[in-house]
Amino acid sequence: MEPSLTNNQKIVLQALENSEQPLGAYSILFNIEKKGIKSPQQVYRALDKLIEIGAVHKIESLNSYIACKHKDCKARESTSFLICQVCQKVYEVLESDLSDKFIKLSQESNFKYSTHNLEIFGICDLCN
Amino acid sequence: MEPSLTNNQKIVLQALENSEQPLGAYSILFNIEKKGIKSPQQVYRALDKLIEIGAVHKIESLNSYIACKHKDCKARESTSFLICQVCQKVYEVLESDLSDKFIKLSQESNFKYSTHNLEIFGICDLCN
DNA sequence: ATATGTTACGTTATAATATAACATAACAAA
DNA sequence: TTTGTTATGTTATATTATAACGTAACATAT
Repeated sequence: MEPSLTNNQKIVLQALENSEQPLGAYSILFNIEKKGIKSPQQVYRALDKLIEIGAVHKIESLNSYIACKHKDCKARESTSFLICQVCQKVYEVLESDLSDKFIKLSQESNFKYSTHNLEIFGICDLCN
Repeated sequence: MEPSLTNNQKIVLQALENSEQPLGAYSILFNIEKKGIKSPQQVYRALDKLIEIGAVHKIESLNSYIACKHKDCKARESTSFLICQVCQKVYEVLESDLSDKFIKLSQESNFKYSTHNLEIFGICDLCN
């Protein structure tokens, strides 16, 4: 069943959904101060939960966060993104054979694959 | 020709080379204070340069840094790692066909590939 | 209904990571 | 020997993230 979000979690999620670009935690905070969110903790706690349920992903190389556009996202742990260096938009890639590829790649080093994070940088369709 | 390193750069690089695990910038600083390095700036500046020439890579999801073991590393920009969740060691993957794979993957979204960062988490041979 | 456990919340403080800004030094090339 | 470039040292500050504490809300089991 669907996990029901708390008020703070909804507010943080909406802030991310309304943004074209990934947002940093403090940028989120600034956006939602008018809604009564006053401290980084509240944002980070909401983010933690949202990430846990797959509703939000973190872009590690940007220290920022995006709302996941996929209903019931599988990517709780493994994530793959295309990041446009012009407009900063992030597109999530859902390719099941990517994990397969990485599992094989790992095996070649006798490494037991668990999860991955892939960030591809370049120029998106719209900016090209 | 080989880029000759400055004293500070050598000190920072050695600290990373002497470590089995990736080190954060402040951890590096702590390690080399006895050698006269006194401020984060000095560490970050050295890191910037070392990364630029490919002698050091940043592990984004750990906010930390490793010395590259490959002579004249091609991975100035694109990097791929296996990160052991048990011993924290990082193994760099050099698979030329990875970039090809990512280029193709990008093309499917009309995205023009430029660089990538891949971080695979799991358990390494030694810890398995 | 009430005790108990769990999860969320609010708040203050602080840790950890990274950069800005400014003055100076070292050094190569014109 | 001036000029440009790169590196340095230093102080201050920005940015990102967590610790720690007390309280509130709420479910559920007695």
